[in-house]
Amino acid sequence: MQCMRILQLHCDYIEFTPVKKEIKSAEEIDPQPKHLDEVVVAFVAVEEGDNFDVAKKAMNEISESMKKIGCNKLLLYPYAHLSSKLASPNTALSVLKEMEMQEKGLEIQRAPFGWTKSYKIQVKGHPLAEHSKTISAGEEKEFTSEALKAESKIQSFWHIMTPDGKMHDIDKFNFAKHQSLEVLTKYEAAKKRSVDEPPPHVKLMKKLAIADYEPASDAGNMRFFPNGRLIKSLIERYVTEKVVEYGGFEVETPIMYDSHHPSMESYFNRFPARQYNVNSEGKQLFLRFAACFGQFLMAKDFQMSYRNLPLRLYELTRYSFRREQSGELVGLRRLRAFTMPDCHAMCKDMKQAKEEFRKRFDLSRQVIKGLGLDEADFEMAIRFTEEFYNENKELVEELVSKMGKPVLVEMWKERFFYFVLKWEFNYVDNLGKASALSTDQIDVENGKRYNIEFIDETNKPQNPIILHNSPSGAVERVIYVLLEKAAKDQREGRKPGLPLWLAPTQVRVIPVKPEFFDYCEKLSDKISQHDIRADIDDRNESVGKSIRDAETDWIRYIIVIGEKEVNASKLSIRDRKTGTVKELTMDELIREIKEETQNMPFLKMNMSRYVSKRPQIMV
RNA sequence: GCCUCGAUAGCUCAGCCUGGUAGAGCGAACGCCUCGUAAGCGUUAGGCCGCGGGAUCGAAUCCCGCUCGAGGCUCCA
Repeated sequence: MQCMRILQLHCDYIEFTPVKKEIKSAEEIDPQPKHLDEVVVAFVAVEEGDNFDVAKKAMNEISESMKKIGCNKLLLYPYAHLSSKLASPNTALSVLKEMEMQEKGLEIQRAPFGWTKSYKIQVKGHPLAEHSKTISAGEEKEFTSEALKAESKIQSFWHIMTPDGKMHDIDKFNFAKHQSLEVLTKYEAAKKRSVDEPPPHVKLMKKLAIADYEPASDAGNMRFFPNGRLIKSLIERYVTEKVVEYGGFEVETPIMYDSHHPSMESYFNRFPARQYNVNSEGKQLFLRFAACFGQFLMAKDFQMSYRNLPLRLYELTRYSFRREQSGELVGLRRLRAFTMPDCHAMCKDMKQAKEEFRKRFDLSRQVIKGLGLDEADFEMAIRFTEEFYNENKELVEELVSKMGKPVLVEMWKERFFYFVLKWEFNYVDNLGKASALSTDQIDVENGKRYNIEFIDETNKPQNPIILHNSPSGAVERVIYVLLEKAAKDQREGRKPGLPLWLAPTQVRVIPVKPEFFDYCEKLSDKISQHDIRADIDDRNESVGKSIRDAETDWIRYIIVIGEKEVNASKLSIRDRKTGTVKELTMDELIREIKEETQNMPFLKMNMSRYVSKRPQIMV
């Protein structure tokens, strides 16, 4: 159906200058620059079939929403680019004039029609500032942006579900034994999020030379030092291995897309103004905010039969970009450029989708565990439409029961998003901030929207149901969680550390005197041959100083080499985990490390083995 | 976008209120020490005190504007 498209922006100001006539029927006007302050700008595209009725309806809606935001100055700005099915210029102009004529107690101005205009605009930041509408002659239809979710009519009902499948009222549930679930519940349901200190992982990420802000880039684009790159690579490798084991096929898709490609249009209706834009050779490109469209556009070009399903496509996006508002960015928790493992499964029907959904739930739990987190470290939330729940109670209850502890439930009266069921694992950090790690969704909308088709048993084309899963969540966020967890250990008097398989240095060898350098080098060589990251503190420092430095770097095993060790088979090994010095042979040590890191990926040391050769990155 | 805070040596910061020679610790370079499980000692180098303006005999310090950054709020497909 054709309908008028309006993008409505509440602005501090707009300034525009008619540059030249775009079409013959352009209005005859004096091309003077114009400046308006405190104004609502409505970019309007008139489509085929729009009439005066639509004009009236549109003005009703606009004045309605302007009342809400308390602004009565309106600029109607003809804007053809919102539509690919434009009305003829004559019709469009008369519809626009009709809109201008509507008496709504507003101060209405109109930018000239048919001119190329240059303009400068400053849009306000409040939630109601951006708004897009489509208005048709028939029934009223309004796409509300995600930013307006709270304002929209969708209603959420919050509950707690216990592992036995029972639903509890959140006000009556006893949170005594489930404190972080309580935090998550308040965070989500009541939107209570007041904090007045920076999260502790920010200091740690610098101190451990993992990552830092890059002032020459945009906010939320971090730089990762060798240690951070190593940790990221290991996590990426681990997650990828697990997804491939599960049956995912790894692909790679472009990081930028044409904003005017038809497939992107509907996305922009729903989620405006949160992406980075890049202009190149007259094209308006945007940087991807997820791997979804890349994989959907790819799957659309596959010839698929129901026999091929489920088909699992996987990509580790480095990067996905989301231009979050500057004030929302926090250390490694929330970034504008982040690495996201993203796995979609195309399923032939709901039965298969549910089966697949279970597998991925298990996969995600396994991945999270491998990353060093257990059930006590995160809280699950599950969200669904009422209809889906009534038809699939057994699936929801099964997942909650597997989780083995109470879970936050959000239920919607109607489907608003593209999915009918979604769960996520949320980490609740030291300041009571919740952020999502793993997640999976059952998407019943995008198969059709992207025209992805498979041929079913009866030789008919069908759109698949698509699952969206990130088994770990953003890789940077995983690091944030590990550091926050370490900070918690530190605060509660335990020694902080990283999982051994992620430690940039696993074993440090320290000579008592320089004359033992050679011996240390040979020892570290031998240990390294077993895929263990071992280095040598070859600086001419006191033993005390070297040990202190190794401790503050969270190095798990410290071997001090002196007279005694050179002449004996046992090594004296300081184990950070126990805080004691123990005597082990090299083989025993190697065995212990291999056991603790088994089945986890390995990468060689990403820095000089010689501490004296390393630049000082952070103090 | 709004609010708060910040910007001084490579890093972390003091000095600012009450204007008058630019400070410390860490790190770096050099030297001494040759060391047994969390900091050995000394010397040296290193500064457009974010940018622009104002009042003042005189500004890192007071006033105004700007830029950049961080955190919080809103938000997070």
